[in-house]
Amino acid sequence: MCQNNKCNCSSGSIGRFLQPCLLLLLHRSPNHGYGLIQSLGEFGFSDTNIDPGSIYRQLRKMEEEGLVKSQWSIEQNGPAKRLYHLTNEGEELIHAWAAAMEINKQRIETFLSIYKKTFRKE
Amino acid sequence: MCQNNKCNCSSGSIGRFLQPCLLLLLHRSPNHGYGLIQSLGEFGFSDTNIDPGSIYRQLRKMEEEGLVKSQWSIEQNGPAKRLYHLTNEGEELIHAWAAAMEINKQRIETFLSIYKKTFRKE
DNA sequence: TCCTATATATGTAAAGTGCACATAAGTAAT
DNA sequence: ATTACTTATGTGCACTTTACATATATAGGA
Repeated sequence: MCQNNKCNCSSGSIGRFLQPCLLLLLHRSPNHGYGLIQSLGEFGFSDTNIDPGSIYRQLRKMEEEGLVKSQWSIEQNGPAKRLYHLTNEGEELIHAWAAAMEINKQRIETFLSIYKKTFRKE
Repeated sequence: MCQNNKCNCSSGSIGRFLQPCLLLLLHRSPNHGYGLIQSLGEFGFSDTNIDPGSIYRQLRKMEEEGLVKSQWSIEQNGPAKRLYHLTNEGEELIHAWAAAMEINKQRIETFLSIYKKTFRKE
């Protein structure tokens, strides 16, 4: 959220970037929720703007949809981990996300272009 | 929505661009809902991906928040129009939105950079 | 024993989204 | 005049999203 309470620009939280980022991370290597939370730092998100509950729920939802599959891992130390890996369907969706990202990038650039034209101070 | 029913990338509808685009249009000149819908084409949105209900609701919500103010206009031909104009608070919010857009643009570029690194076919 | 880190998950209220539907006034043609 | 279209503004509703708090459990170190 912005400082301004009337702005729903959501520049703080990970929001809609969550699914595509998780898919991309899981394409690189299977991982579990807690590990993914830390890896999200690569995309510019700190653990302060990531709600663990959202990550675990998102992973479960993606499993329901057949984008990922999971299995319990009790091999290593610490509590049991639910290890996720990407399915073929999940990998295909990454490309759809990339295309959507390009479209959104273009829209943002259009907005910023009009904004700068409007408020430029020569 | 994507062709893919599992993708919530929302590259079709105007979604979160609605508020900032309306504010920017109203900064240029006072306008009413129906006129704003048509002007949104400037930002790359066609009337096919704009739900009129969402526009009118968004305008009312922004008025509640003090970002815009409205008055009925019965001067011209056709049905009465609710003419909106921007408040100072609304204008300030445009700048907050622009800043948020820059952040989101950066995030998209980060995602696309990692995506291309992952899937590059030399 | 108590605290911290690791790890996963649920509960819930509030807000947002998309789609369909309702209403109404003017305009233009038959 | 009545039919149909354009202009113009809204409501209803089911569904999803979001944020924030809370619950649970294992292991390691002080």
